[in-house]
Amino acid sequence: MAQASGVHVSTVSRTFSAPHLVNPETRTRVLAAAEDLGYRPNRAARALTTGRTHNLGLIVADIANPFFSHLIKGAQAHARTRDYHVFVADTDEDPSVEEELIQTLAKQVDGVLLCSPRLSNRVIEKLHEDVPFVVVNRRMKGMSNVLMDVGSGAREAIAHLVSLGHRRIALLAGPAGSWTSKEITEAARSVPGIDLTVLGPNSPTEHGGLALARPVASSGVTGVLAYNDLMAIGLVEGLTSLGVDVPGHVSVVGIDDIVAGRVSRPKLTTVAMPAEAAGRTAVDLLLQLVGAPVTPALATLATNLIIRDSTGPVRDALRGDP
Amino acid sequence: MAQASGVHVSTVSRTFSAPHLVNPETRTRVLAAAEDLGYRPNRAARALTTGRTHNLGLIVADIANPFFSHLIKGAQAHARTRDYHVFVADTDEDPSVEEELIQTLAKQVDGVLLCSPRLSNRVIEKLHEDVPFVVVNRRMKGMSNVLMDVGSGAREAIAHLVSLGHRRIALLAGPAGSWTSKEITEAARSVPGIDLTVLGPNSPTEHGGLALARPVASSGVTGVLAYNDLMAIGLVEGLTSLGVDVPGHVSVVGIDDIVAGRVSRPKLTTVAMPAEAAGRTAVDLLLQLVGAPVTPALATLATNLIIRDSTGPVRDALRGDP
DNA sequence: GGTGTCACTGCAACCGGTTGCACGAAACAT
DNA sequence: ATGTTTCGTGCAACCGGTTGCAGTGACACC
Repeated sequence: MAQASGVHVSTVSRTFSAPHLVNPETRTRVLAAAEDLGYRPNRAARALTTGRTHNLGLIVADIANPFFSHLIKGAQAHARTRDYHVFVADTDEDPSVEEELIQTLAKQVDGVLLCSPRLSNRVIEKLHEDVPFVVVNRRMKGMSNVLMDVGSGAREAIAHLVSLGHRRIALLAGPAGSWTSKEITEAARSVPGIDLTVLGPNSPTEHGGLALARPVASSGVTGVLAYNDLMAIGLVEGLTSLGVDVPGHVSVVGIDDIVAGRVSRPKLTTVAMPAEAAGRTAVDLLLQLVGAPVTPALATLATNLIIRDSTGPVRDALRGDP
Repeated sequence: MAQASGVHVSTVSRTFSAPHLVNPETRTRVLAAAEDLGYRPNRAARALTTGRTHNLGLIVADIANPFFSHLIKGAQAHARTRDYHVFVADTDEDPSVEEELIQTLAKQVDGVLLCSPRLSNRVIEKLHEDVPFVVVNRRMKGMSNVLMDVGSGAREAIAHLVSLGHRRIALLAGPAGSWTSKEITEAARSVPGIDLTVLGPNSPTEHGGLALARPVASSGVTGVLAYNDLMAIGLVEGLTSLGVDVPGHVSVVGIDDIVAGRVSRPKLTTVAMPAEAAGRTAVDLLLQLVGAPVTPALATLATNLIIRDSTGPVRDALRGDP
């Protein structure tokens, strides 16, 4: 490449990384040769001296969860506009895989987006020494966070159930180690005047929800708030097949607002989470951390309740039923 | 690191990349020091000399499409067992973004999994000179391919419609440039004795399907095969809101078997595609290509029809309706 | 004409490993 | 005792860029 354009390698290097330092004529010549040979600076080699790989790591519990795929999409699209690539990795909800992945990624990326981690705070803090982090969906002191205001969302959802006359309410918790799950639980507990049953922890999948149909049906609750839409959908499926009508006998609210919730019947009432925006915001915070270690920032994104058909007024026959 | 264990860097290097060449005692000492310092060989630096980055690129049109997210999950999990990482990139259905991404990835990865490309064969062939490929969902001579037997799937789906009495059938094509879409179209055209209307190309999303509700309703067809489940679901939504009953007036079949199809009402009849298996197979073929340029392989995965509630017998009143 | 400035480019060290080669010591053969 | 392997390790070049420093030539100014 250098010889193809008749200049020293360092001039080629500068043509790409500091164009203003090279004579316009030379630059044109180098660029022409590059175009000709299909040459592109090798990012890995560049990373060796600059210490910047121009790659970001993104770790999620489950790529197939639509919430995460939208987050990824947002992060990826945004990163691309900043000339960054995103390494996506899926932990399969396994904390030890999560730890392993962070360690492996640490040296290959400039920063990591850790989404809905299942690891303990202690481990995350230790790993944080190796690489800049932005943690999504978990409050961590001393690091940049992107949070959804899921507490308000949960309270809003429960207020909605209460306004429909529901008093006996079940909360379907998410996986152990999930900050969001804890947050939702606390929010639900803080609502006065209801009789709350917390079920879980559970696998945050359709299957996890399905498995809860029987316990929910036999618990006598009339309203349910699920950790996420996938679980809510599974629960509705299970309840229906048990002959329990939704929302006739039981009202169900999910969280996330995934497509499946809009097309399932009854259409799912849910707390919408701004997944794409979260992805974009997280990339912003991370890049600003990568540039120069500034004070960690905290971004909180609003959620909002979308009322559809899976919630309805409590039936008189059931009101006060033990 | 080298001085921490009192040996030369080359010995450290060999401890990790060719352990049998170093004295067991020395090895133990080096490993202990590594453990102590949290040292891990830098993959980027290693890639510089070995030419192996131990990274794979994976390019899809839309991460948020559940079909792709399962494929990614399969690929990723499988790659990890081979000590490979996967770089996932989303083209947003844009061919020029796709080309750009392949070029950028080319030097950073050992091979690329190109899924459901929208680029022309010619461009793909050109890009193939730069980096090993496995193309998923497109037959490309001279490269390794992973295909789904979507032609059989489409024929099976149409046979199912025919067996229910449908003769006037619409095919909702996918995006321009999609091999799968072309394959389905050809398969449908090859079925004798039906009156086929092909609509498209269309955006392969829920929205794309929704937009086709009116044309479908006014076309007088009684059976529909959609390019994918997302479109089928959108179509059902649109038809329902137009007062057209599914499967009463129109039967609808999707392709992919995504979760949303199982929970939407009516439950979607669909051609299941083995997405995770495709991801795993593609990684296998790619790694075998990376090792030594062998003859390209072709893997064809079976599809199968899953009959649910969105298809039913043609109604007498409509039979032969113009 | 001498000298200082400036823009541009080459030189060479370096990033963190890998690897062919050489060398010394121990083990083995004669 | 001497010659030959074998084993383990160090040396140094190299991968493909980046970057501080120095050198060159053109030009302006005195």
